[in-house]
Amino acid sequence: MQNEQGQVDAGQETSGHFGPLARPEALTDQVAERLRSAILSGALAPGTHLSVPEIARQLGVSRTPAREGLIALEREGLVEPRASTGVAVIAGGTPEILDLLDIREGLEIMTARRAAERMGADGVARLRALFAQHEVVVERGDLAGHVELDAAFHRLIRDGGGNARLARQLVQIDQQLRVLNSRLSRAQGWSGRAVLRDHKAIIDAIAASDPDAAERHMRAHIERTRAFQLQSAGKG
Amino acid sequence: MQNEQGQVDAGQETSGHFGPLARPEALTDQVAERLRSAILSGALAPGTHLSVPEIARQLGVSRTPAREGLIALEREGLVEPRASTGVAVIAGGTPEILDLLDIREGLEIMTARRAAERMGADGVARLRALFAQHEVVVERGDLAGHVELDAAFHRLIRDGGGNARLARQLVQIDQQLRVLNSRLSRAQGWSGRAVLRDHKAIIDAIAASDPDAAERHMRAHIERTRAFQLQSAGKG
DNA sequence: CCTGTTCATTCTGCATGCAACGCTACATGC
DNA sequence: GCATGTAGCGTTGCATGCAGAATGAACAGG
Repeated sequence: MQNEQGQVDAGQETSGHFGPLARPEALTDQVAERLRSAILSGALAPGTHLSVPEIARQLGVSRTPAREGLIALEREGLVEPRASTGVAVIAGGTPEILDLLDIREGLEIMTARRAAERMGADGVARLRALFAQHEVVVERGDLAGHVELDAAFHRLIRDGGGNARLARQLVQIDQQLRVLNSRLSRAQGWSGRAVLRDHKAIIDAIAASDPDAAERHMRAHIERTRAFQLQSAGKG
Repeated sequence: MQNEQGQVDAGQETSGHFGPLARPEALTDQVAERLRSAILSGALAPGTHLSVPEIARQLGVSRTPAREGLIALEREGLVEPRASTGVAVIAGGTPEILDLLDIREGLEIMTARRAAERMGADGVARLRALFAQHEVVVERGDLAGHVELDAAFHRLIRDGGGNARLARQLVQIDQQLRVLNSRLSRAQGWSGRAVLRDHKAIIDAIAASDPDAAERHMRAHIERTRAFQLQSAGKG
């Protein structure tokens, strides 16, 4: 007996054990996934210090998977080493966010190009369906729904570009942005309509198989995010 | 007496003064660095299978740092998990290379933009000095020197953009490309002059603080790389 | 001769022991 | 009162033991 108590599923995991058939999925990955969720949901605020033994205790695993889970998150950029000891959830201000937005801009522009070149009629149809939903949500003033559908939009484009590596990198950057932006998420003065206009232009460019236009509109879309960020920082 | 033989410090160990800041450098990092060098130098060819115990034996460390070193390289994209067991040095053909070139294009375009916006006169001077050297080397037909100076050129631009994160991502992508392209490195039909023309245009755009032009020329430069790749693949 | 089974080797992943180090708090000396 | 020493706790990083799984080879049966 190596594991006294299966406390790993102490949280929302409704199944008492891992499925009998399903691969138990490496503990390291479970730990990483747990922490990732906690960080992205805000349960672990930016700057929170994380220690290996502590995580091991709380999740009921030994220190090895706890340690390696943290290493994984560090490679993903969600935690960063802290001076002299341990790691902490990434924290940063406008400069860090702007750096990340640069990366996002470069990558997302490429996904838009490739999507315009490679996405078929079915992909465009999915985009339009999503857009229709999105319009309704924005009209309702539903901020949470808006954020979710916005993410879904970008995901469709990422996947439509057919470059899995690129998509993965972009996901990582987006996650980091979400963490650093957590305070901003209650976005004052958000304009869902402006976002919708951008999305519409991007969809049309993709439908027309026009990579240059897709890139142009995607860039404008992200620049608007940047401007919003700068403006919010200036106010705060 | 945990480590019988310190075979790992066959390199240069600054074992004299590991003060409060200079750690003796973790074994995990040493392992990762060793393997990284071996992969980039071609000593470990693409597709080579790597097992944790084997690496531990060869480097004279225990399995833990060997394992974690491999995990680090996996996160860097230099090795990839192999079906059912272990990891292997990344290997791939034209599709994988094109995917990476997409990422590189997106990122490098942003570095060119930012360099054009932020690089000072001294930075431009360094670029021009490097360019002069590069011209000589190309004139001599020195392929190795050309490759090195080409890398140096892109590095200057990366660093001139002032976005460390972006630079780091780009380095990773470049490393992966170098590995996958290793066969191609004896580039038949390489045209150093075409590269120089591109570089010159990029430098001029940066000197003129013209981000759009810098981006345009950088993109053209990378597209040429892509075309070269496709052509080589077509021939092989 | 080919196919299917079993066994041995080797691997991965997790748990755990251990030494060295940093930080904190408290006690001691000037 | 202030600086210095020091003991304790928590932490990191490495080594190592062990169980389960996968691979490959020897071998029996059709």
